[in-house]
Amino acid sequence: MIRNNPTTEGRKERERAERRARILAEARALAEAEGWAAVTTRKLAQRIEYSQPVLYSHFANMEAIVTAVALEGAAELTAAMREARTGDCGPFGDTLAVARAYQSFAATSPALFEAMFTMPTSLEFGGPNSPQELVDAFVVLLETFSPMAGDRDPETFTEMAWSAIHGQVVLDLGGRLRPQERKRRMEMLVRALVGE
Amino acid sequence: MIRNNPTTEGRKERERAERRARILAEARALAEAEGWAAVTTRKLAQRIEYSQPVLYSHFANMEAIVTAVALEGAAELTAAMREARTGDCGPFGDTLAVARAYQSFAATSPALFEAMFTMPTSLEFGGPNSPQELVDAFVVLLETFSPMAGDRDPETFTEMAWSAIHGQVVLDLGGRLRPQERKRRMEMLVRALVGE
DNA sequence: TCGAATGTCTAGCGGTGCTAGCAAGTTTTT
DNA sequence: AAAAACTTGCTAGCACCGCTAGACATTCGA
Repeated sequence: MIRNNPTTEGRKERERAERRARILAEARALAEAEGWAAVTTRKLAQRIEYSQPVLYSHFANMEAIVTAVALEGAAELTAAMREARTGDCGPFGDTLAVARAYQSFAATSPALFEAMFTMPTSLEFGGPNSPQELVDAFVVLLETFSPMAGDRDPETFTEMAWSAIHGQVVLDLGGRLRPQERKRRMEMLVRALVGE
Repeated sequence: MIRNNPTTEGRKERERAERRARILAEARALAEAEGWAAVTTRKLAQRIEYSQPVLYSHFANMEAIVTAVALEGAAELTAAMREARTGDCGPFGDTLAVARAYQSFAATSPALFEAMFTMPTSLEFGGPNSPQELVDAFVVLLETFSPMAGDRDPETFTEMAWSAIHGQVVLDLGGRLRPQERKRRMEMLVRALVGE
């Protein structure tokens, strides 16, 4: 028989899910505290109080763990942007608010941001089997930026605006831009995007 | 005595410099062919036909090798942008030309681009002991973008424009943007930067 | 000619991601 | 209730990584 005991089945499944979540939580905490290079299978196993091979019963490999963390990050970024875009600040105000939310997300959770955009992952963007978290994130961007597109194609405009904001956040986070100009620089960008 | 034989000294020094250059060339070729993860000290040693410890007589560690390759990349990117900006296309034409040069540099030498912007290196941007290659690169950007700044601060505008272009190139390279819109998207950005 | 300095190599340390194979526990079948 | 089958987690170990100590040969200066 393939079927397990139905009374204990639910608990087992739940415990497995909890353990999976703990793996991700520890990976994320460790990455945020000491950088992704410090996130090793041995340390992770020690933190969840299981042996190394247990990790591989939840994830195919280390990259899959980073990918899962990145998806959590995408969901949180989406939520942060949704909250920032109140809707009653006008298109310009909304755009700036979302840009700032993006900026402060990267500043508060750099490891999460890194997992999403610079670590090697198996994330598929834009394709038909793109995960829901990524689709949702782009939808928020699309809803926010489209009103500013004017006669430009909304989707292309959104990609353009998003990547411009992203570039500024990324270079700033990497110490490539003057930190003291951070605020003015982002305002200047948003102004340019909406056409004065 | 500290001084070596002056007749052989020149040759030795030259041979050392050549070997150093070979290390960088092989690192770069390997990274471009199989990605930076495939660039290991063992493979590198094998390629230059010396043992591993020889690498450490030229570079403090692996990161220093990546850093050196990144500096080569910066010099080449600077040259490419200089060549693109002919100067007789007007400010808008120059800006677009430089943006396209940046774009095609990343597309043709992704590993070089990665070394410069996403690999962990000991590069110092903007500081007083920032290497000449990086200063030169920013100078070209400054010269190109300043004419479009109008009444905006030239330096802040340059950082803003550069990072916007950079962001688009980075997300495109990572498969986060629709490839078929690449050209239109970059034109749309440059138009927005110069204000219509 | 002989000691010193230099250059290079072999071997190895402690770490990495990942997996084979075993042992214990649990569930299903007889 | 006993046996068989399956599940679960562990120990141990593989091949690789960056990096270095110490031995060896060669070259150099006196």
